[in-house]
Amino acid sequence: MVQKRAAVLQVLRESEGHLQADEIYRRVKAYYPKMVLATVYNNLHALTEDGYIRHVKTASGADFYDKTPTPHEHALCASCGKLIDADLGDFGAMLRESADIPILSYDLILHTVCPDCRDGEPQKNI
Amino acid sequence: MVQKRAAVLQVLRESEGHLQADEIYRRVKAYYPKMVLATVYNNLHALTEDGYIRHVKTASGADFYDKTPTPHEHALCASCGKLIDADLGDFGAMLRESADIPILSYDLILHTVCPDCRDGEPQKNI
DNA sequence: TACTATTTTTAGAACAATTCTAAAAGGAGG
DNA sequence: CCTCCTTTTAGAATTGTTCTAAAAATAGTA
Repeated sequence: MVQKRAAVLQVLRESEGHLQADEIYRRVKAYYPKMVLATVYNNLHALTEDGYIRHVKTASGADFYDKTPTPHEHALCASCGKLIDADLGDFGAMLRESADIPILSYDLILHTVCPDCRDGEPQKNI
Repeated sequence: MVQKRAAVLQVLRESEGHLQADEIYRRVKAYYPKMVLATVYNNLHALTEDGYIRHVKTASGADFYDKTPTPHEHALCASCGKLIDADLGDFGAMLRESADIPILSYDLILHTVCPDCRDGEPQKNI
C-alpha cells in the first residue's frame, strides 16, 4: 500500500470511527501538505473496494467513511451531526423476513440524539 | 391553492406515485410552458410542509416525491431506477424496539429488482 | 540498472441536484 | 384601486463529488 493511501487509512483508524471526506482531507494534510481532495476520494474509493473501510452514504449532507468495514447500522445525531454506530441486532435478517420483495441491500440511517448531546455536552452543530 | 401548485400536485397524483423533481418539471411544463424548475421545488416544499405529499430522500441520485403522504417504506429498483412502495409490516415499531438508542426518525431505502424488471420487461436504466 | 507498464497523484474543470437571491408578477382584502 | 403578501421567475450560487488529462511515482522484469 502506497504512502498516501496508508495515511488516509491511518487517519480514519485513529479517529472516533466515522469521518467525512473533507475532514480526512484536513487531517491528512497535516502530514502531506500537498495532498489534494481528489486524492482523498481516490483512496477512499480504493480502500472501500478493498474492504478496509466502509462508505456510509447519507441522504442529506456529505457521506461518511467508517473505519469498521463489517456491516452494522448507523445513526446521525440531530444535535451535533456526528455519525455513531447503532446496534440493531440481526436487523438485516429481520428486514428480509418482513419484506414483501427481495432485498439486494439497503441504506438505513437512523436519526437520534447521541449520548454526549443527551448528557448536555457537545452540540457543536446547531 | 394557486394554479401552479395545484398542477404540481395533480401531475404527481396522476403519476405512478413517485417522481423526481425534474420529471415533475417536464410534465407540468406541458401545461405551463413558462414554468421554471425553482417553482417546482418551491411548490414541492410547500406541498410537503402542508402534508399533501411526501419527500423521499435518497443517498444516491435525485430525491423522489411521493403522492402518498402516509408513512411507508420504499425500494429502488436496481435495474430500472424506479422507486416502488415496500410493505414491511410495522417496521417502525420493530425498529424502535430492537435499537439501543432513541430513534427520532429514520431514512430507509431498500434496493431490489422491481416486479416489472424481474419479469423480463422494462430495464430502461442500464 | 534501465525500460516499460501500471498505478497514483495532481490541478482544475465539470457536474448534478438543489437552494438562494432579488426583482417582477399576481392575487386578495379593504 | 391601493397595499400587502404570496408566488413566480431568471439566473447565480452552493455543495459534495467525479472526471480528465497530464505528471509523477512505483513496480516488474530483463
